[in-house]
Amino acid sequence: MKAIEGLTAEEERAAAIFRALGNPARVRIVAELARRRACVTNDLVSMLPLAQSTVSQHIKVLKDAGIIRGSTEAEGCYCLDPEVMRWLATFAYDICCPDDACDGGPGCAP
Amino acid sequence: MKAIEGLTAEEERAAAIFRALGNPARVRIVAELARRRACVTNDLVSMLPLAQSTVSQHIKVLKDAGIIRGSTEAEGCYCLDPEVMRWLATFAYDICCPDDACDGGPGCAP
DNA sequence: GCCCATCATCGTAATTTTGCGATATCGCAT
DNA sequence: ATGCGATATCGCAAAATTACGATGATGGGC
Repeated sequence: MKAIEGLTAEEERAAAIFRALGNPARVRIVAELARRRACVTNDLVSMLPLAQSTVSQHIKVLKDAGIIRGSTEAEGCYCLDPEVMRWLATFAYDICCPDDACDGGPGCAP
Repeated sequence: MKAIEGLTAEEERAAAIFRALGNPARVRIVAELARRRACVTNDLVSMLPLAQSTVSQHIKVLKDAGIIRGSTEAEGCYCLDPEVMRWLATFAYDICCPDDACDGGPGCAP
């Protein structure tokens, strides 16, 4: 990513979060963390058809994006960051669907 | 993307949508389409610090992901797909925030 | 001490993404 | 027909992502 001038920090932040979610393995990790509240790395490794090092990399990507973070329980124990999750829900709701955009009205195909 | 065995089609689909949103220029395009309901390519080009061909590429990525589509007005006139937007809001709300996951309760840092 | 399990990081190869200029294509006015 | 404005697509180089095995690091039993 070359960090083009003229794009806002907020847009960069949003894109970073989406990009971190843009991989099926990471989608599964996030969904599982949502379901279980907290997982150790090994739980996630045995859940995915990937090598341990690869899963660890995916965890790092999610952590760097601020989507997950370590729990207090132990090293290698993760949970979702509630603030980011709320941000995502808000973005989806009012940035993408401000007032039923593209509902087949004038200018949009049905 | 190597299409690893063992990940569901739904996870792949979700990841594809997130990946398409994982670029600040595309975030801006989507936000602008949400605000304006429909844009021609040139509106988006003059809004972004990028070459016309690059913007056209970003539009293609969003279109391939099913996030935007052509309106009936003319070629090169786009709007958001309401179904995908609703899917995104739903995903964020009940997959990522099933019941206030990671609210500082046991197993999670505050 | 010494192994074992668990996890992170390094190094690498293959693939994908990104952005650009150049080059079609298409509709419309002259 | 000719030219023009608006888009899409092609080809390319640079950068990023993805996955893996190998290699550290750490903590707990024996």
